Amino acid sequence: MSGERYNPRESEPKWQKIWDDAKSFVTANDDPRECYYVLEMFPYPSGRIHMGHVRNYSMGDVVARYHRARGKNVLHPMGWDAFGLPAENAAIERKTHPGSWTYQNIEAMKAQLKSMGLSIDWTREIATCSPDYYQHQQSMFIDMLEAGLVTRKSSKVNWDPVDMTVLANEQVIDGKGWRSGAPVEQRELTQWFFKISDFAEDLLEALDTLNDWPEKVRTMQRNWIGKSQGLSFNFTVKDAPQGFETLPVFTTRADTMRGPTFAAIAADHPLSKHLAESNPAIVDFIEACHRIGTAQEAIDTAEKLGFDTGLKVLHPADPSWELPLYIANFVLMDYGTGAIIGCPAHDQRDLDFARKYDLPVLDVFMPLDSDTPVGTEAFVPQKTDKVKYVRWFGEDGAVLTNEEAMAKTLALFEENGWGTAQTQYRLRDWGISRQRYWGCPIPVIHCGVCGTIPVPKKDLPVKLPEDVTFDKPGNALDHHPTWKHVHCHQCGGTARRETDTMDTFVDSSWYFARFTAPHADTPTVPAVANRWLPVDQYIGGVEHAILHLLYSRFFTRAMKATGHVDLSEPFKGLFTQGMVTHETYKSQTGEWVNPTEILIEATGDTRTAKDLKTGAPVTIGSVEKMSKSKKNVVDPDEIVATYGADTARWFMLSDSPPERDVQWTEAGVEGASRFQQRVWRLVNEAIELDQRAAESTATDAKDALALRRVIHRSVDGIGKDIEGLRFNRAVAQIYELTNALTKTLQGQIGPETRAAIMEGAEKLTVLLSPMMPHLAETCWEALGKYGLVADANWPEVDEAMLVDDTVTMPIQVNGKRRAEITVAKGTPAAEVERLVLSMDEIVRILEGKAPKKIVVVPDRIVNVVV
RNA sequence: GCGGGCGUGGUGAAACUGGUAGACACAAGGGACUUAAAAUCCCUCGGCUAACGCUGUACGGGUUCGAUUCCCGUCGCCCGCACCA
Repeated sequence: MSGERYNPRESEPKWQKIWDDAKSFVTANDDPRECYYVLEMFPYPSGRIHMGHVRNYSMGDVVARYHRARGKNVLHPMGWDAFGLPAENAAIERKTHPGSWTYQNIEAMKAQLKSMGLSIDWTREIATCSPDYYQHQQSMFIDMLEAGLVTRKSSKVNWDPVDMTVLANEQVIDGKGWRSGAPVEQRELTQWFFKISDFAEDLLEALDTLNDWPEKVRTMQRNWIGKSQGLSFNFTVKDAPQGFETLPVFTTRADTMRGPTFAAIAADHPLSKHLAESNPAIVDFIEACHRIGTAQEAIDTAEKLGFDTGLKVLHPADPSWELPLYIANFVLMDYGTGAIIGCPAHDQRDLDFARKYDLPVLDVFMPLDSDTPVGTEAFVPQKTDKVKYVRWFGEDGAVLTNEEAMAKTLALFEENGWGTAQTQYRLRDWGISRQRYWGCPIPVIHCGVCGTIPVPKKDLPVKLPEDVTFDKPGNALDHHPTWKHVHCHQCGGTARRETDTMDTFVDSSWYFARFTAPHADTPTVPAVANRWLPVDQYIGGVEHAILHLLYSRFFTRAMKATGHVDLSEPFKGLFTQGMVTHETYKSQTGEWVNPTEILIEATGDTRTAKDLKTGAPVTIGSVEKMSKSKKNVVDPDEIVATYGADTARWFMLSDSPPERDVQWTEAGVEGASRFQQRVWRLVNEAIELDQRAAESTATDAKDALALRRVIHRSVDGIGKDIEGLRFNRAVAQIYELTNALTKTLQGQIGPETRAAIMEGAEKLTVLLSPMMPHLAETCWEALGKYGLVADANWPEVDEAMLVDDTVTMPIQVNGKRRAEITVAKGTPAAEVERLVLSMDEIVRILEGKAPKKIVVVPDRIVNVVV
């Protein structure tokens, strides 16, 4: 038996079928045991899984299988983020329906995931493009609309004039549509919004409670929400056009309120638009501002431009103080009120602007050691640095920090009714309207008499029509001949369906809740959802740090407000795993070459590569994230076919810490595959040994005890490492245990050691099972154990095996290790000191000198200072 | 510019709350077995040195009996955000 190699190609499908037939991973909601919910971010059904998925799902599966072995009722579901643009693009290219393309992809990817041997409850599978799913989303949309959490308003969007659709910010590259390449226009469109900004403060504050989230993600969300505190006041506009007598402004720099020399408004400010109506020069200027676009580089290098409106505004604290009012290209309508007060001395943008238009620059404060006025560089110190105030609403020459001065000025303004303290957030409402077919229809109708009203719940779902064509650019839903024409359910008159669909981020904002009762005829079964949620461990890529995770946090709050769940935070633990990278290769002609087309040769420290077919030399390039364009991708199917799923999983978990990028190497996979065979051999040798008569009857209690100590330390350590998601360390400890067992097998073996080896082989099998589940089942079977290792309990740790009665302490002389001493555990410091000073080595090193001091940390270390 | 993180052998990395730096793995080199290859097993493997030793965790300081770990400064890399008033 031991002569046979382990064959994953035979073994893996066999166990997958056995797990399926035994319903090993089907989770019952009424199971009374402690619940544990582990979830990996569900994939977009692009058609094929990639190594990033393999890594992500391997990690989640280890967590799921571990907690199952720990006796918990584990929920580990999988589904498909199935709406979205690529399906429509595929439909255009292949003349198919987005739905059939999507469902085919789902089937293909599901088969791939199944070949990985994941412990997933497939009875809970959901696809967001199915009416079974999105009807509930529509129903919740209506609840939220009625609860005042949804609003419809006009807003500026990125409009692609060729594809005739709104683009998300991340789909605009260098000011051009990512697909059409056409320059993106800013358009004003009426859109549906979730009022996420109503929750800004709560979303910000609650971040402090998410202790099991990476600090990095919490910081990113904090920045995104962008809370700032400052002063809100009104300018009085002199000789103002009707309706524009006051101009609201927000500033975070109340302390500079005696240093402004101009005021400015955004090009899109209502006042700018009003003025443009009677002034063609302003129209031209506003258009010029729009042309700069949204591209980062353009913004960085754009010159500060302004247009003097000729209007004057009056300083709130001193009506006799007039400031010129400009329209300026660097003022954003989206932030604050779209109007600013310009204090050039202490803001670089304001200074650039002032220098260009020859506006005065008034220093408000100066460094403590200088009286030089501001030149071309604004003086912007840390807000906690002390500076000398020379021009402000306080004592002249006062030395204080910006923070202190701001607080004082704010108080003064409030006292005199010149303005009020205000908190501002950068977070804007979440616009969810998309002019797209392949998304969840927004369940409202527009009636000329009754207005914009929700579809009655009894008429849900508002289904997407099947008979659509994509021969025209734009929204196929809108082009459909009949779909949008309806009768108003209230007045019976003619009405029009909303043809916009929802942003796909809505779909992924609650799927984790749907998994808890995926077949219910309500969006959730609150009692069930409340029992499972929050997700104990959520695992996915850091690229979702803001959008998906922030939207989900909001949506959970909105679901709470509408009675669908009774909690605010959806994910208790979050883990963001690193990317999978690979070396890149380039041919002599500069083309990227796939790793499967080359041969690597290594001698000493130098590695060279050549083309497998032609033998031509190939340049080894940098290590990059796997991407099709650089051809440095490895196909999971090929890996599973060649080495088996267990090898792929094992390699993905070993070596690199999970939050860091991991480099896929052929040598590494070979190593993982060798280890698989080693374990199989080891287990078989242990079985053979067990069946033979003992070679020696001599007592071997000491060896057996040493091995059992290693076994139990491994059980303890590996469990802790898995709980802490330190998979690379868990893997290292499994190697250590394997090495210890191999070593013991090679020595003289008496009856007690033989028993210890059998104990080790069995425990190793269980410890290995979350990571290499198929191999573990095969070993379990060979060991003659009852049932499936998937149902086996995690081994108990014998605490007595963790403590050793002796301890080896290093002995340092002046901080350098010179010797070591083995003493009984808990030997008092004085006793250790006596023993150390009598040691020959120490006496020799001391050369008769008397030690100045001896530090003894019991059971740890000795340091002799001379 | 603002915020966050990181820097340890040829490589990926370990090192618990300040206590033997380099666990574990990969690569490499040497050897055993073999007609040969594969597979497997054994040995070496931070640098310098013939050796005793010395030195070494980006660099320079500091605190400490003792620093990869704590503090200050410098350099380098990565990530996120950004005309946010």
